[in-house]
Amino acid sequence: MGADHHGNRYGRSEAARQAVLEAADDLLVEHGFAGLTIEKIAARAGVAKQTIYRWWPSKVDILLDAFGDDMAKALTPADHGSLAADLREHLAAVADFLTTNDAGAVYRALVGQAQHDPALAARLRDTHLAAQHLRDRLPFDRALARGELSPTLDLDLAVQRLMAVVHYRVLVTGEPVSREFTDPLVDSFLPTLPL
Amino acid sequence: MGADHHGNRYGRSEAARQAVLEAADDLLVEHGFAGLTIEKIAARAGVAKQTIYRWWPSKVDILLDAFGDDMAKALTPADHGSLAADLREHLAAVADFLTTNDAGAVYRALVGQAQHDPALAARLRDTHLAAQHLRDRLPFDRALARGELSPTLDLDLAVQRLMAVVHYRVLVTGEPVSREFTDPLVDSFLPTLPL
Amino acid sequence: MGADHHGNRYGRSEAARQAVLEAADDLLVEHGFAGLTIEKIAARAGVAKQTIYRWWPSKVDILLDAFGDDMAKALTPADHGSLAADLREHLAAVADFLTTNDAGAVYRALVGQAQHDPALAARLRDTHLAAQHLRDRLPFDRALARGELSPTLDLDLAVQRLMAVVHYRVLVTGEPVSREFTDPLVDSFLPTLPL
Amino acid sequence: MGADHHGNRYGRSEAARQAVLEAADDLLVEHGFAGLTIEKIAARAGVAKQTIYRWWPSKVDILLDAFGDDMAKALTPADHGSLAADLREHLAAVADFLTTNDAGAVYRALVGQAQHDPALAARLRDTHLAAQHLRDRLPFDRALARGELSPTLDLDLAVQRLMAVVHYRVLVTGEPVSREFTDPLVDSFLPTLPL
DNA sequence: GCCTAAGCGAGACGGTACGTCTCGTCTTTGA
DNA sequence: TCAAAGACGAGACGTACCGTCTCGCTTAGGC
Repeated sequence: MGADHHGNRYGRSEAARQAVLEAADDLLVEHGFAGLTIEKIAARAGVAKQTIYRWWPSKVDILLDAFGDDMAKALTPADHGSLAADLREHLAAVADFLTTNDAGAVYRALVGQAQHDPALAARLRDTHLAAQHLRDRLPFDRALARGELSPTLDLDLAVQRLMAVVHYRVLVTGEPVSREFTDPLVDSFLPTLPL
Repeated sequence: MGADHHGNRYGRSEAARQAVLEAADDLLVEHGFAGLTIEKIAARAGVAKQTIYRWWPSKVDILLDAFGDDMAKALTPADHGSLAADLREHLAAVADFLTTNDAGAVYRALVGQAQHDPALAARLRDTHLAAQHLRDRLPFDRALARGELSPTLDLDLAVQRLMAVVHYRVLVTGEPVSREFTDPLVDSFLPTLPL
Repeated sequence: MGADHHGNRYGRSEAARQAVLEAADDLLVEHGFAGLTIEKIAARAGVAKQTIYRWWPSKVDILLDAFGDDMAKALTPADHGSLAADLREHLAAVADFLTTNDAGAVYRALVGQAQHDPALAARLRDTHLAAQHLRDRLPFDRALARGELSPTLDLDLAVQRLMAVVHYRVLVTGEPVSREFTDPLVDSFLPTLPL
Repeated sequence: MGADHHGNRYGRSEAARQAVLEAADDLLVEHGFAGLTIEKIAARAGVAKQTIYRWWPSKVDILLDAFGDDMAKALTPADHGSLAADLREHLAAVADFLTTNDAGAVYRALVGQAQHDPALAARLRDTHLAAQHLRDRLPFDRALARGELSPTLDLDLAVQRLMAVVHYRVLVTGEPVSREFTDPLVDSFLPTLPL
């Protein structure tokens, strides 16, 4: 690619792609979703508008792309050996992701936009949410393998019951979701599980 | 212009107000949040743009106004004499409101927009969500008064645990929330409450 | 926004109109037809692009408008009492208009553009060239009335024979058209007329 | 051009050059000067844009190139033995060239463009107009050699007086220039020449 | 029964951002 | 070494709405 580079026949410019994604991320965090325009992204990234329109149909597509694997990286629950420990850590991680992480800001913006954009909603679920659900379920899968849980338990519902509370407080009520909230939540939740 | 009225000195035109609110509601349902512009609302309502800007600072203010007491009307749980019945009916009502009601569409749009508009988020909570939380709690309040529940129970948290799941499925995962889902949810939830 | 005026219901802004026309004129003279863009006209005139698009379909329409009555003002031949004097003065005026006048620059640009724009060509003729031909003919009309010319003379053709040479040298060969050229041209032309 | 050639080390492709020139000519006639873009020429010619930019600085250079010797071919007056016959034929040929010939369309486009492009104007004159003037003068040169004309006559001016009228009517007034116009023009012009 | 002032429909205004188009440059790959 | 293919930065295009402003009409209370 050399120093500044201006395109070639076989393939797009990875430098331009990265510049756009970073510019979009920065502008979202700095000026919010409303302050995020293609015009500004292009200016900030030092890229022509056409280059953006060539590769991304809309600004939410840029965000989806910028979002990338950030969620997987931030929200893959580690194995602490017990369901309680796993869930405590994971819920804290989810809360942290949603409220303080840059990628979490992108996530919230996308979920917000998905409320008035069904196509985005579908892509968001297919691309990220389905995979994240599987990661959210990992502690339960491991607990089940360890024999900590009854095989009759509806794992998917159990997962949702925990994740929902954190999301509800962040997306709807706006209440804080500190460790002082999530740890007792897990502790009061576990005894309600069969076995 | 004709004879039908153009304002007067003492007070605004209720006809214009209603026309704006209805136009906003219709346009939101028909064309989504993106297709909702002041220009179109004015045209549809047969009202001058200035009349809108005179009374509402932004289009979300119009929606907040159009939203009005719809939530209270649709989501005030009736007293069926038992916590189980109350909750079953209420959760079904909430799910129905969120997924099929016109006012529910406005609600989802506002919650979505609130993800990238903190000022709206605050007003939404102050204006509607706090009051709705009190309504959501009514079945528990009545159950407590009846002695169905232990006084040690954290009612607010209990309410959130139920409401969160419905919201999570509607706002995030997009899964259906039918009676086949909500009734078992209530049934499996109640036994986990103390006493 | 400033207090200085922003439009009202009954009529367009004459200030905005004038600013656009002057900006277009200036830019044409300074940067040529290629350097004349709606974008730059709007910027120079301190006017919104939409204001230009609202009132003029294209940039040649602006030039046609800016052109206005400039040709009539500059090229109406005065009556000097004799055909020779009238024609000498008028041809010198035409040459001067075509080569040094700002409106003449606009005229040349429009004629140039008309070579690849039949619609413009038609409008240019209908709006300005037909009227100018009548003005060009005035010296002959007066000479005929005075009895200086034979009634059998084809006045229109005589007019064209003189005008054509000046235009040809300006538009095609680019040769200078000074008084040293036009005066002898008239002097050698007159004796060829009948009577 | 097809598959038979894609660059070699021994000079540029004549096939590509011809394809470009023909494509430019066709597009000018079909879509006018405005519809003539490098992009479209490249597409029509089956040639890479860079190949065009490598060899021609601008689209008017392509036209100049495409114009080539067309004017010389079309507008070299044959010798009919008399000035009157030569001029009648030549003026008719010029009128035909300007109004119906493809190369004439290119010529008009170039002259039009030259009105707002001084560099093109200079090149057009140096490359083609000066030579054409000499060709236009041939009938007079021959008449002079035959003794049909006085040696005191300003041949260049005489030539211009005839050519100017045809150009003026084509480029400016848009009036038709049929044989019914040009023949009488010549007939009424000749008697005004000094023996 | 006028006077007057606020509300109204209408719409022009200066702007911002949109998404499209063409331009001329640059780089890679193949013949 | 040149031609092809095509991505790139640049920037003008015409459109849609934004929020502000002015205009002249309508209309209800107060004089």
